[in-house]
Amino acid sequence: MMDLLTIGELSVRSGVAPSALRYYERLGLIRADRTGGNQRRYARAELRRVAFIRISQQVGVSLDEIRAALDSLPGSRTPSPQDWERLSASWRGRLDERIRLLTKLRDDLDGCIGCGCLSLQRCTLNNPGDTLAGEGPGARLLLPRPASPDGE
Amino acid sequence: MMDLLTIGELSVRSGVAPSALRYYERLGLIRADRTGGNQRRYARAELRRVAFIRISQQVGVSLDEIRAALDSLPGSRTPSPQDWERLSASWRGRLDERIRLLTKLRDDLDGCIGCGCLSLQRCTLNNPGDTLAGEGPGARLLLPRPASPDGE
DNA sequence: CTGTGACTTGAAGTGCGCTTTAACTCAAGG
DNA sequence: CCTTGAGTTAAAGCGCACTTCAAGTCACAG
Repeated sequence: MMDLLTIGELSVRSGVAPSALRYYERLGLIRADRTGGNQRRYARAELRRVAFIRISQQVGVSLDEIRAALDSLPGSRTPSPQDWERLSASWRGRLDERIRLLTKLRDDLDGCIGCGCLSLQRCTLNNPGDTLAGEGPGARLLLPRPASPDGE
Repeated sequence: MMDLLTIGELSVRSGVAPSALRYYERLGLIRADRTGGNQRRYARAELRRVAFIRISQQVGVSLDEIRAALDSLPGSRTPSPQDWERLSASWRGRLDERIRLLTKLRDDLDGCIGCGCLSLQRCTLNNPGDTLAGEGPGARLLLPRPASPDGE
């Protein structure tokens, strides 16, 4: 057991399927050296990148954004704990926001539905995050934005 | 303006695209009467169903589960505020759970990453929901279950 | 009666995050 | 040397939640 991992080993240690790891590599989220026989060999540091990816997904960040974040890591040296801390902190706001939204939704469910106003007319549920400010005629309400549905 | 809505009206009032409303109908989440010319006419009560659908999605419930929930509404009469309250309450646990998980993740990000242990080895992030109890070799960690990946 | 805009359908397309498949090569043990 | 399990690729497929398209119909104002 040396300090380069095969894809199977990385898969077991990270809990991520080999096919997903290859997929991440194609998207540029992780990288691997190759043996003479073209097999992937992962540095131990990749384990941390994979951990970061899965955690970020839980926060609700897309792989594309995760890639962008990972790209901001220093390419020259192995990222330090502070590097990781900085990246993780950058999700902190989103995490807070999601928690806030869900908590608000819970409170609204208690208050708003109980009162029978579940009509999304002027109910607070209508525009939960204050995120949307009049764009289009309909309320265009609720839900994490569907990634620019109409030409924006 | 009578008390039956066209699909365009329902769309504007609910903030949901007509195509999505037709899609919901195909899945059996909402229903519509038809005019002589085969156009949809929605009873006002459908507005409330659509509201419930969107709110449920925010809680993280799939359309299939939402359909199952809506199926439990009385078919004979227009659902009462109590009916809606009961349904909404049924999501309450999920909402709480999601909030709990995200809050835990936030705390872990503060504590765990700061300490540099972002390795998902024995970190608390490893198994956030206590949901998984040894199934397979890898950690099989994190993330909302991917809907039975292996034959279960 | 005619034009216009809203509506109808089924089928195909989209985006995300993967998984599966097929055909193949590599690595290591006996 | 041979077998076996782990690895390789490109391409296709999948599940979800819709959207878009094409071709046609309806409703209503003028």
